[in-house]
Amino acid sequence: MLDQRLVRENPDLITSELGRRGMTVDLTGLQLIAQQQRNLEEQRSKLQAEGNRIGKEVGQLIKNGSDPKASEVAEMRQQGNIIKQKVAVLEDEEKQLSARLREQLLTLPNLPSPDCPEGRDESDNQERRRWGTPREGEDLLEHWEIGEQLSLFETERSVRIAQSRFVTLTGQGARLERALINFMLDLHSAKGYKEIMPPVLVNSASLTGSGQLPKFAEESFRCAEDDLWLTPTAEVPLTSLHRDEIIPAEQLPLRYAAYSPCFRREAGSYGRDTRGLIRLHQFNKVELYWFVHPDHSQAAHAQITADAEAVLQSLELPYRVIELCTGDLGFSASCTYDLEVWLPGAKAFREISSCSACGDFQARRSAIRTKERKGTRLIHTLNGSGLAVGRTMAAVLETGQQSDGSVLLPKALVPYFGKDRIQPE
RNA sequence: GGAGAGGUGGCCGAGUGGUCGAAGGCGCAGCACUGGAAAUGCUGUAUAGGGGCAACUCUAUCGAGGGUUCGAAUCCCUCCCUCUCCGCCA
Repeated sequence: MLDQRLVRENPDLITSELGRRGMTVDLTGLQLIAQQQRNLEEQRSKLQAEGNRIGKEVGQLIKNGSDPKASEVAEMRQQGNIIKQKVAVLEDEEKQLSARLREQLLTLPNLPSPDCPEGRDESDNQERRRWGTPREGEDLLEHWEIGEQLSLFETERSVRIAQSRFVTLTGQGARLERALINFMLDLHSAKGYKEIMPPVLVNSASLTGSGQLPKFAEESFRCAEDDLWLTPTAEVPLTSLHRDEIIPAEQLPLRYAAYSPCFRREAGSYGRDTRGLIRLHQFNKVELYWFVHPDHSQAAHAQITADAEAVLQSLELPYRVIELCTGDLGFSASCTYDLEVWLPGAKAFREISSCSACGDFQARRSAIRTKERKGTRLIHTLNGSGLAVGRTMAAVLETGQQSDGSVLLPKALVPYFGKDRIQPE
């Protein structure tokens, strides 16, 4: 959420910054609401101060023995009542304005960071670097073909269990998924990340706090009876882990690594990536998350990205780093690096991690602050996938495929999987 | 699902309708004492919004929302949440 003060005092800045995202917003109405709200608040508190004064005086008079029914006292009571009525009217108006203001503010995305490259859509994203040598070859299979040959997962039968876009991992496939999760968590834990296993049902406040609500309700599965949602990413419960808290500066940064299944409705993606593990309603992910002092968030962004990259490097999976342009940024992000892994079978780079700096955007929505000499200050949050597990499996399968039909696993994974390759059973 | 108890500051815990943003304690910070520390003493220590360069000041907040009153942490109503026991259950 953006700062109300900014809306009030410098809406042009917001308009031009959101313009960099390709949005056209007119904030004059919102600014007016914000200013009116502030005016009302001022009037109201002055009246309340007067009312408080009268209340105290009446108390004094009665305490000193005045007759409560004396005309002097009755007069003041009368005044108190008038003030109360006026306050009630102002308060009502003020509440309505505040509600409208907040409602609208919640729908505005974060401002892009100053050095975020300008651009309209993903074609303007900028490649920052590459790692590894992509494996190439004409007869390389795509991961679902390998999965089918080695009986690693069930697509058709999963429709029977749930519906399309769900997968059932079986045998060595299930084992590989588990190996990947454990490997990732161990790697991050060794770097000082605290391991978290969060609830995967989250309430509306949590989704609002990280930015999924109110705008993206159709993206998440909802349990209507209970005001709970299936979490679309562990970013949601992790943000709310410290919602409404003041974190002592010396405890920052807090760094978490959370494994969780993630659930997405994928509304509007009919026909895209219908085969295999790339786009599912349910997938596993290990998420990295930082709560950081605002002065250190830039360095943190480089670090969280490096920590996500470390997983790919350890798994010997070639990838490139893409910096998203202003037009392709997610709702809560001010700056994002996507990691795209090379899929030799698909002969393409596919997004496998998204590492975003969110500034104070989520912190303001979630009221997460740190203590300063005087008062408090919103902290900054960062998140990054470390990594999306299903897509990692796809990359491992395609990268390690051998001509005999087996898949050679990266060395780092061997202790977790128990064997150095997947063979037909 | 059934029965009961309870929601007050970072935590514990008091609070008779009137100077209560809230005693006391713990914790934390600063100072004093000390060779250094412990112990002790003193002082300070909520959040949000508004005004002021600042010192400071105004308003709101004792789970939430209503109500009674000149005045509510305290009285009334509604809702929410947490805990305990029983039942069911991995």
